[in-house]
Amino acid sequence: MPRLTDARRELRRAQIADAAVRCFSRNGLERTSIADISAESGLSTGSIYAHYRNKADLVRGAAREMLVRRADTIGEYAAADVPPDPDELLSRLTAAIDPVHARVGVQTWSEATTDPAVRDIVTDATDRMRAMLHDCVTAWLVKVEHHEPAPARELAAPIAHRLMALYQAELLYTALRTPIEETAP
Amino acid sequence: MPRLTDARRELRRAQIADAAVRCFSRNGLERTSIADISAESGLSTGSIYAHYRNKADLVRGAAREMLVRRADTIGEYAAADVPPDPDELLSRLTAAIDPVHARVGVQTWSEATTDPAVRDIVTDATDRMRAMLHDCVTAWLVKVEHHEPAPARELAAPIAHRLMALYQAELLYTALRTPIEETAP
DNA sequence: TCACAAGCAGAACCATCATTCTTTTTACGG
DNA sequence: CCGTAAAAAGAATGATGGTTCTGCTTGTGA
Repeated sequence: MPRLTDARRELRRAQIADAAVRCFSRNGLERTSIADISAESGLSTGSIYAHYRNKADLVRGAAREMLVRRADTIGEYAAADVPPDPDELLSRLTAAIDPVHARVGVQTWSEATTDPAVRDIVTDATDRMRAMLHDCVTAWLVKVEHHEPAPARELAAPIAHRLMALYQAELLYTALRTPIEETAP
Repeated sequence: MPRLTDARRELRRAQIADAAVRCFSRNGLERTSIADISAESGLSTGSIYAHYRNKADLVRGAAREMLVRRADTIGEYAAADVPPDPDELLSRLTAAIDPVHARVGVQTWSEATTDPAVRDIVTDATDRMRAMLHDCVTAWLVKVEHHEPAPARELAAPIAHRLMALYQAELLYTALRTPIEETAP
């Protein structure tokens, strides 16, 4: 039964999702049509439906893809050999913010206020990221500040919470203050 | 030239904007039709266009209205007789967050990533609010902590910045974690 | 109280998509 | 290499929803 190999299929999905993110960043979730995404991705409208059930599904897919990628970037910066102190950690995180992703990230928050599926994706990603920060801060407290592991975890929780909040605010700042880059016509 | 007196006219605009905010909170900016707003406000679609040029204009109006109201609430809580310390200030601000406004607020951020007019409304409101926090923290430093006014303002700036960030994150948290209230059918 | 321009209601219009259908092309397993 | 079934293209469809138009109604200033 000849169909696309799994790897190729996943590649196509990513190709579509990436194009979608670029379009979203430019025009917002609801103002980009399937036709826009098809043009940006170089595929036809019909074939998009071979990879995503419908537009809502595509939005969810793009959101998930973007959040996973962001988590990866953060993982790299956060899990350095020597755990950075919270201020340093935050500035690394903010330095890694990509304006395109910031804009779509904020749009995703908005979508999450009404679409339960997107809300779950966003809250899951947020919780996971906060957990990563928690680990990172705990490691810093233990290895650099020489706390005992058990109380360190307790101490780290509110710090991680605050880091997350400041990161989100920075994301918003970038989304609102960065000019939208044009695409070649 | 008989037309509505200014006060009455302003009342109608507010009536429409309020209905719009309720609809937005339930279904999002783009998924509420003019028909929805007309039903919620008790007016007809036609008469909405007598008060707002088009939907984008209505969205801007609703956003502005909401932000002004939020600023007023914050003003009340923030400008107490005895300036509260930053922690206390933050917890008063978060206590004053209304879930409906939180959701529409986040939706407005999203719209701001795409619509320059909304972006200006949002950034202006944000800057104004940050300035209020700055004043409040400065007053606390001077009156309670007995700093000199000049260095106090300097010291207050980053604190106000952080308060603003934490407040925005709390708004997001409320928008995502609060269940959407139904309306009677 | 009156006259009339504005407000208002609701139907009608029309453009814009999401989605589906049909046909052609392509990639995979044998 | 080949046959086949999936994938891709692009036109067709249908619904949705913003905006406008046409009369009726109402509030306002004289």
